[in-house]
Amino acid sequence: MSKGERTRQLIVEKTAHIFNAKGYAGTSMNDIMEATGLTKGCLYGNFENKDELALAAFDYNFGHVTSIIRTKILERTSAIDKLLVYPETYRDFLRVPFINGGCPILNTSTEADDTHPMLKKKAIGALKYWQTGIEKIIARGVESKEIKPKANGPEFAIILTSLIEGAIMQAKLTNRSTELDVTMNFLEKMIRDLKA
Amino acid sequence: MSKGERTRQLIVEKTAHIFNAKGYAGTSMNDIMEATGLTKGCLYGNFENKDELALAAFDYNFGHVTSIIRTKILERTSAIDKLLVYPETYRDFLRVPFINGGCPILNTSTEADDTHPMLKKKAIGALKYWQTGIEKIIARGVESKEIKPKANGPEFAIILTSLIEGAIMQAKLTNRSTELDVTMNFLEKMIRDLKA
DNA sequence: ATCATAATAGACCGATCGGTCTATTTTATA
DNA sequence: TATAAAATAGACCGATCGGTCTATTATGAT
Repeated sequence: MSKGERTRQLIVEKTAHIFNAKGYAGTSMNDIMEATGLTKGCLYGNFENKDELALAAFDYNFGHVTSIIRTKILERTSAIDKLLVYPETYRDFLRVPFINGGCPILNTSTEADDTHPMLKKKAIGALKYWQTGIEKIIARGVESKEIKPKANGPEFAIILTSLIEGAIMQAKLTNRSTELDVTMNFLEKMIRDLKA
Repeated sequence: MSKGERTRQLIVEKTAHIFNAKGYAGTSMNDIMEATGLTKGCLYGNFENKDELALAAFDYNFGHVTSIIRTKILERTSAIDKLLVYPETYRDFLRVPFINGGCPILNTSTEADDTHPMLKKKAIGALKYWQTGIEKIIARGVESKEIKPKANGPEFAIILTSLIEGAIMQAKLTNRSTELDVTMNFLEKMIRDLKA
């Protein structure tokens, strides 16, 4: 990895959480200079503009969450156990904030509605990627007859993500984990009900 | 109502949807001047600063949603019918966007996390007000033996709001109503299952 | 009709924004 | 070690931001 590539990665690593917490408009190039310890000239030597950096930051943030979840899922064999990774992980969202500032999809979706079409596209893609993964787990569970055949994967994925995103929003707003606890308990029961 | 009060109200009415759609930071005093057709001097003659106007706009937006929902709820007698107002109303969120720009609680919660404590407080209060209303309907339904006694009002309120907020987020992001349809169908079944 | 209130038009303020540019120095690699 | 690549420091740009101020005009209520 060349020096340039390394610096580029360092910039993304050190600023991704700022974009996630303060939003695209709320994060200034000054913030980025402070966080990285680099000068403006250097930043613009590695990224064309703030947009390009924001997009890279989103990829980094989403990739971070994804890799954590995927690792846990790969450790498990049964489909239902795999699905249970979600309530188990997000239950501790506030206590162990593995992503500073909340879910990048949620944060991006509200800000980038009209203002930032490229970021919005990224968020749409991330949501679809997430749901497709859940659908695949369910489909394989149905195949192996672990999950009841009438289970509707796409619908289940939508409800699961609705519950998680809604609960995160509430928990971050009220600054307590009650909402996550209640919602994740409910989601856990839903997942166990998928059993054939 | 004095002239000053009228103007103040006009300003709020004409700018509330802008704050909801573009956010607090994203809405400039210039936007407000354009939307109201008033000059800067006049705006600052009626509001101390942008903060005060943003808070008034939030109250207006939340009051708007609340009054629509409340009217529908008051038309119904049974507790379950009252609860069904929510899935029925939010199912059409995109098609008949009764609030431009999405749910004010959702929008405010993600932006005002650290940046704007007063707005955050407003959003917390609004969420609590919403959930308390749901709890009351359920409590009365249990009293009248329409709803099964083991129903947990506070938990149900949290799950209902999670589903709605999560679905709104997705629908606004993907710009289609599939997610709202699926989630509201699910919520409707949940509500009907409350029946004693 | 009078008089206080409200609104106008716009110059002006300091601060910050994203972004550019240059001349100089450091550093990595071949 | 030589050379190309990378980073520095900071002046500078135009634009926009929220907000102030003043002198003037319009308009409301009594």
